[in-house]
Amino acid sequence: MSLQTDLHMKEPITPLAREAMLNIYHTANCIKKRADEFFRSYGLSDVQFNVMMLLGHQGGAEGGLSQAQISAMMLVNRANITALIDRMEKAGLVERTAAPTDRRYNIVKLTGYGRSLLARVEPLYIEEIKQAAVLEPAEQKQLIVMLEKIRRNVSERPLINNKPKTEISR
Amino acid sequence: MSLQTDLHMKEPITPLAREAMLNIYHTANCIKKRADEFFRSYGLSDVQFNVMMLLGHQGGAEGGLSQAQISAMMLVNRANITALIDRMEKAGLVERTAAPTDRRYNIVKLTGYGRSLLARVEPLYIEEIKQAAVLEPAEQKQLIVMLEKIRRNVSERPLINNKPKTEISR
DNA sequence: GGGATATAATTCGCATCTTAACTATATAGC
DNA sequence: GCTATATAGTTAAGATGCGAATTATATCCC
Repeated sequence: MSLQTDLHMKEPITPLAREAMLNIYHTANCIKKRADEFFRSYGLSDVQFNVMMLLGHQGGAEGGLSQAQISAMMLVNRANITALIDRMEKAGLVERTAAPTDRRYNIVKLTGYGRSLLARVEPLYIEEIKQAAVLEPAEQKQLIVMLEKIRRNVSERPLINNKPKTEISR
Repeated sequence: MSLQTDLHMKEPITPLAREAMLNIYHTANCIKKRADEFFRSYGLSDVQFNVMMLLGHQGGAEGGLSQAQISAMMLVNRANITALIDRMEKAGLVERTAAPTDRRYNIVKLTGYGRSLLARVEPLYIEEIKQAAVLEPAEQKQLIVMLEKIRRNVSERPLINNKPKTEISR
């Protein structure tokens, strides 16, 4: 389902449940667009900035993470990390170095430029997030609980009637 | 901001607010992946299916909509609609026909195949949505209210300190 | 030691999104 | 009628997402 999908259907398929689900998409999309706009003004993308925060805050003693670690921590497919780090390397934000012990790994580190840009942008981003928090703490807790409930259900329940074997012939 | 972003940061930047925001992304992403998996088993994408539902349910008397109408109703950029309808046309789901009155328009309609596939998949999708609704109706209402509150705030508040003019030099 | 297995990264093909520029067509106002 | 403006659709360039296949490297187990 798209993040921005049939919000204007005249005949909602199910009344409230569907509205709640679509609201999640719509809200996530609004927040995403907002963040895009923010980071874009610094020549970054949201994903790039999040990689930089990862590297900046928990890049280990030497400040580096493997692509697999980045992939796992950001829940982004490995295949995407390759191109993402390519672009960030080209932009001078990070650099790949060879791992000493295991030649399968790349160690990705922030460059000096990446570090200074992070130091400049992160406080503003934190301020953004703070101002975006319109909900009371109690509401926030409630929201988190509800979303986790939804997520657990979505993850654990098997797909219904999922038998693509017999396709409709054209 | 990615839908699947730094959920595992060891040092959350702001405690609860940030967690709530990230939860929205994460949940939306889970739901999206789930829907992707569902539609994929029928050779469709989520967006394609939503176009089919649009055309099937409110394609007007003759069952057709212009690309601009589809774009507006699905909140999808016009530029994306072109390629989307291209792919759906190639897959035999829809067809473009010329509008009689205004030669700028295409009228997009479901093909017979598209209509039959919709008739088959939609009930299963509705069942999916129903089962996905783990929240009580009262909770759903609450959730909707909170999400709308967040969305309004995100949309209306100006970006802070957004002055990209003076870039950090490398 | 050597073969089977697992992991890290890359590559490929494809879908989707954005913005911006472009073409063709309508329409409104002088 | 003619020019300015608006609208519909297309195209292009770039970022991101996915799954699947490939390559290089480690590791495990016999």
